[in-house]
Amino acid sequence: MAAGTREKIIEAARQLFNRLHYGNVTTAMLAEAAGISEGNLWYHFKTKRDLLEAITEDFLAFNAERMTYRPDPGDVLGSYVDYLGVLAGELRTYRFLYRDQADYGAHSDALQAKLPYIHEISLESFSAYFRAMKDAGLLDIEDEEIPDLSVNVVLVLRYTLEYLRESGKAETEGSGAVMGGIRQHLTLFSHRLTSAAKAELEARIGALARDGLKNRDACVINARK
Amino acid sequence: MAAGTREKIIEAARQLFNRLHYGNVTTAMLAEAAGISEGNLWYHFKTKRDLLEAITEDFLAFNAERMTYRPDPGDVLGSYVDYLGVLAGELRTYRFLYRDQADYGAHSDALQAKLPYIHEISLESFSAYFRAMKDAGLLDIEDEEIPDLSVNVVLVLRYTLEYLRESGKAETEGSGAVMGGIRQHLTLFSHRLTSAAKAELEARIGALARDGLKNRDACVINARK
DNA sequence: CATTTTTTAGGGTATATACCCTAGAACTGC
DNA sequence: GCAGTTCTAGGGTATATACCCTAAAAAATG
Repeated sequence: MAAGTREKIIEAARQLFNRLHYGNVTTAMLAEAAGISEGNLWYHFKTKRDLLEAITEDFLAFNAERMTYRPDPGDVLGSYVDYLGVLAGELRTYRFLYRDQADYGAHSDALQAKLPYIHEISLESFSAYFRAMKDAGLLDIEDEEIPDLSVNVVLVLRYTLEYLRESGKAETEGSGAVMGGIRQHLTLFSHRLTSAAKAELEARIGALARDGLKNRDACVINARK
Repeated sequence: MAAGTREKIIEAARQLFNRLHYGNVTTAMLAEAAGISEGNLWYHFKTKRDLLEAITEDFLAFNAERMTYRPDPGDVLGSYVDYLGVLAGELRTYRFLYRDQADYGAHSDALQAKLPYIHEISLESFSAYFRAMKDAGLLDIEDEEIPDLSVNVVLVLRYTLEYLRESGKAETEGSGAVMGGIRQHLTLFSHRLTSAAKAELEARIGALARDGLKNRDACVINARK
């Protein structure tokens, strides 16, 4: 039952940090959102920083799982959409860790130091998928254009939520905002895909929208196996 | 001398808010950065919110000027690069106003309400420039692809700085980060430009890099004429 | 059933920070 | 030269917030 409380606190914290930004969330808000007393919050987490570190551990486990994904030459598009789903889920679930470094930086310089590496690996992954698509004859692109396309893809996927928020549009969980970003990113290269590849990718992304993004629990469990 | 002090405070505040985020900047820091006593800060601005409103006024004047820019059929590419320079300068100079709504929102719900409109107009402007390029035979694109290209352009221009920061790369003023974003955004559509148009645009952007982005003072002065 | 763990309510401390106040010096303008 | 404005140093208040503490109830465990 105590383990359940700890997980409840972590989940409530993650949602509040994402919605209100790390620095704007007080410990009183955290306790209230978790449905516990503030004293109990301190019982489970000695400091706000300890709580952040618990979320960071989950994030790094999720992230380590994503790092194992590779293009499948037998099903390049399917593996790409799998990767998209995981990445998009991560960007949604752990959004504040990417966004609020200026706020939590003093609490977690270790994570702050690790994020650049994570971004770098994401770029390399996208480049790998686009090369695989090219090698499979699905994508008409020059090799030297791939790094820029990868940067653009990361920018669109990562910042669609921030853009919607700045634009006063719906971007909360459940609003379809992340799927919108996935669809938006397609506009970066769909005109370079073969017609069949484009249709298949759109179908797979449609299925992703129906089945929901890979949730973090599935991946964390996978990572721990 | 008092007007000079007020401007000095505004400029120091703007830079600190951009660098450290609105919520992380204390009034003691502001006074120190402006080279004045804290009491003097309160002499010039009754509240932190008053200071934010002064910066917001400058931002809205700058922004009103940008809103007057239109594609010039006689020089579509030149007018486009002019517009890029102004927009990029604005995104650099007033970055925290776009980014830190969650922090200053309680202080300036008026600006928070206005930003969506500003983003909308930016999108429409880019669409207008791309239609003008198409009409001039410079850009090979379908009409229905223009809105998505505009969104992608805004995402790349607006978030390159955030991406560099999250990636641990240089993004401070003077680092060339904004010009990097301008170059990056070219990769979204340069392959659709005629060779001549691409060469001309790259030359104009090169000149922009050499001459520096339009600074906010020039535009505010223009706006006040 | 005894022990341990979890939880609560409510009072509290320490520190941070926005902002205030004052006497008087320095500066500006007429 | 005087009145008004700007500015300083340093002391201060009010509020916010992270975190502490405690007695005791409730729940879990062995």
